[in-house]
Amino acid sequence: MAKQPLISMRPESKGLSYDRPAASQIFGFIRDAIISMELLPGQMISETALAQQFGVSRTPVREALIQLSNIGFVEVLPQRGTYVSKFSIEKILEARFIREALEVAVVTQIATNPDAAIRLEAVNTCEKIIADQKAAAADDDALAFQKLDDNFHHALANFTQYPRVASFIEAEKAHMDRVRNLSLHVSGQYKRVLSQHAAIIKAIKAGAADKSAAAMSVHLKDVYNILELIPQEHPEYFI
Amino acid sequence: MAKQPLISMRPESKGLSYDRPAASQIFGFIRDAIISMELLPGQMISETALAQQFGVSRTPVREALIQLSNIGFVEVLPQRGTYVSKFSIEKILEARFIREALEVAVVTQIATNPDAAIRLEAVNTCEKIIADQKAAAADDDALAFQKLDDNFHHALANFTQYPRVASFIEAEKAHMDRVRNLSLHVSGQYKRVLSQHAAIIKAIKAGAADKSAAAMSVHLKDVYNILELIPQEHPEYFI
DNA sequence: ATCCTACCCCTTGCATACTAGTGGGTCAAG
DNA sequence: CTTGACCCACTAGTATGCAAGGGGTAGGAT
Repeated sequence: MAKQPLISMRPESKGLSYDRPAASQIFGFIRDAIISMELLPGQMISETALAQQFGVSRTPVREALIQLSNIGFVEVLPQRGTYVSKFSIEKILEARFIREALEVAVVTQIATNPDAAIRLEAVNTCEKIIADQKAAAADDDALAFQKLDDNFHHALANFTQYPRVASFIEAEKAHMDRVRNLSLHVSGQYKRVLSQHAAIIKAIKAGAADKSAAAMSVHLKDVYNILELIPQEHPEYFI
Repeated sequence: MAKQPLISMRPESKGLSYDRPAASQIFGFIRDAIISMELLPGQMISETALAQQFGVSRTPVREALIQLSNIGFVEVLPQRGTYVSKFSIEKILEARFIREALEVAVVTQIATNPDAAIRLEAVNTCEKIIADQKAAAADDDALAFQKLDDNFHHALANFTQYPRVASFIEAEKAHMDRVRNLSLHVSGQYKRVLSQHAAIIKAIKAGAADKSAAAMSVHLKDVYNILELIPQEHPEYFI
């Protein structure tokens, strides 16, 4: 029996580019496959199989898997196998906690930035993203909506001038998005997310640091809704 | 001419233990050497040289270096070399920002924890550490003092029940400690650090979340003092 | 039928070998 | 003396082979 490929090879990603390290490209491929639930929690992914699929040796694959285990996307069990990490309530709450801590600090810094021009630029950038999100919601385009949600939080973080903050937030967000992608009852939540985003920006515009922090905090607690449903619906993906 | 070993081999660390992966042990050795400034910013550390020193092949060394580059301790320049990261004001401020965001969230959670028993346990644990720190300060034992400072912040983070939060804080703290270790005018700061720690715990004991957060914030802004001196004293270690 | 044991396959960890690209040093020409 | 081109030594990136350990399975003993 021919084994199923672990990761679907889309036309545009048939091969690896030659002008970048293979390991980092493979890292990206696998990470995206995990976030999009193409690779399922608990699934075994062997170095050898992936290597054959990407047409490279085990070495770069292995290095990619090490990095993925660092960010908690896979778990390497020596002499036994490498597995896509399962969910757990604790881990999701932890990701939420870290993300809230960072994002609250981000909006606080922006709202209290003495340079009004920067505040204005941040507000304008984010308001434009919110407008685009409204359009995506009108089209019921969940994928575009989520992409724009990424942009919104990423844009905010970038206005702190601390690049690692943005990447940390992105990493924690990815853990939560992975759960979210399990079910697509997001469509009913467009409106709530939009108003939450708007509230954050409104507070920043007013220079009200406390209000912006509180609004961000509320926004990020939204994931609690999902946690009451998903584990029951998909117990096989939870520890 | 015989090359100098990159990392001094103390008796207790002559070799690697056989019952743990070599890569992770090597990671720890190099990380500690970087934090303690045994490996200096800007210094080149070749995979081959380290491999010979540890008596292993390049592979585990390389895997350790990849992880070190993930946490920003080294920079890998393809086909050119691997270098210990230099300092920069921006990176230090960034580490401080991340750490403040996380630690403020930590003390806020502890101070608002509805379970009074846990609050009490946290307070007792930290007060004991503060007492030990007073003793270390009386002995002018800077190393013990710093170790206890580690314990203090680590203990607080552990009371959130989020293990990754503790390790993130530890990682960001390490960046700042690395700078601090450049100069040992810490001795004059015992008193200030002690009173800051005490203020944090006092606020937690009173259940005053805002006060504890503010006290932590003040404590972590202390690094600003150093930033005015160190870059001038050691420009070779800064970008 | 059940339990125990030995074996074999598959896994990751590590070692070794090879490739390709960078930078410096040397030597020759102007 | 200056400048340029070439070569060499050394770097990280990747491929491949070997070692060691875990787990399932088949087969024999009870």
